[in-house]
Amino acid sequence: MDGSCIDESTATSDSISVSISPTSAVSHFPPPTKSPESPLCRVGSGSSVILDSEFGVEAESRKLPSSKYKGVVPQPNGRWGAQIYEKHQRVWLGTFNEEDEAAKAYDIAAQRFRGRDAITNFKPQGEENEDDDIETAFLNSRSKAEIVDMLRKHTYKDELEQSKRNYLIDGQGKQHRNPGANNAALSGSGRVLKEREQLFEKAVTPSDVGKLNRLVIPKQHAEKYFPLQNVSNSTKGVLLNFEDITGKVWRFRYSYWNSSQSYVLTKGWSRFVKEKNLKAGDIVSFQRSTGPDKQLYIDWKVKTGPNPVVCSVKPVQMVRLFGVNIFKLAENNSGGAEGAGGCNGKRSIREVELSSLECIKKQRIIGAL
DNA sequence: ATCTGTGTTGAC
DNA sequence: TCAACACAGATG
Repeated sequence: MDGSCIDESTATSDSISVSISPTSAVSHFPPPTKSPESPLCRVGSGSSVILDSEFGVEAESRKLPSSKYKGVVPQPNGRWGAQIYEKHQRVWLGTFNEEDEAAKAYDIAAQRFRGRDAITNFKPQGEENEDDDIETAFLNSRSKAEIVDMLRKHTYKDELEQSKRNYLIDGQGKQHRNPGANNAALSGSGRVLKEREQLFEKAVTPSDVGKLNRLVIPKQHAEKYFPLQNVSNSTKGVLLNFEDITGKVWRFRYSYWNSSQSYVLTKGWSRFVKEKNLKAGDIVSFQRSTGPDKQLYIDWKVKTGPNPVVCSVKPVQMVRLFGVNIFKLAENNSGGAEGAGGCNGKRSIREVELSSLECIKKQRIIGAL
């Protein structure tokens, strides 16, 4: 809602690493691998066979086993790496304990990078069920970088499940459209959001976004919407999950502080402040699903009012691709300009996809979008 | 000290 | 495009 931000959970730019070979590969001479077994090396992919029985045992212990799966490579410690190539570059998908986990990670990446017809290790080609459709929609609603990030953090499954819960579509294909009402919404990335009710809003105070790392929930709202059942919960607090418009889930500790007689969100809050770059006066708003699951939602918007902080806003270009809005700052900034300025108005515009692998370390792509 | 994932190469 | 291999650099 509101001019706010589209998907900034992507902003964890560092996470995607694309290996790029420096234009000239001069600097490193591969150390002389020339050693007794060198003639045995590179027997071709998939081969861990030792040709020379003389050194068989010795060589075998040294040689890493090839994977039977596409996109899966062995790691020296017995774990498995997953990788996919795009534009002559390797995109690392993380390391996994099990070979087939790595293979699944590859499959997911392949579907995101190459479409649903991509060749995969496990996914059957051809027939589609509704679940696959949902997954495809999920994949395409996230940037490649986000997907890679999930794979590397092993959170893909969770995020997919989370996302599935948010779809309105039921088995019959009826959608719970809500004519004339505004409590069903379309997120910035085109995801359908569940019907929800507005609970309350609060303009955050300086201390809410300061070093106290807490947000005070006005008592009336706290007691009405987030009742703490018993004394134990009050003092120790409970964990509440809030989903933001990007689909990201924020977990906050919620408790009652006797000292100040306040209801507060504590643990997790400062992270939200930081990531959304909240400033005093900005509005946070809380909603709740009207469905049985009572999912909580959090949203935020920049300070409104007669005296809006005007700040120089970089012009942006936006493209919509696969239902995802892709922003590009106008000029030559490949990072760095980001958190700068403390400028409210445009905090919404982040280098969403700039941080993605298409662009990392690769300024030239920026122009290409 | 251990592990990840990048640099790099050559096969396909 | 892909996997093999070595190992730099990150991480603990």
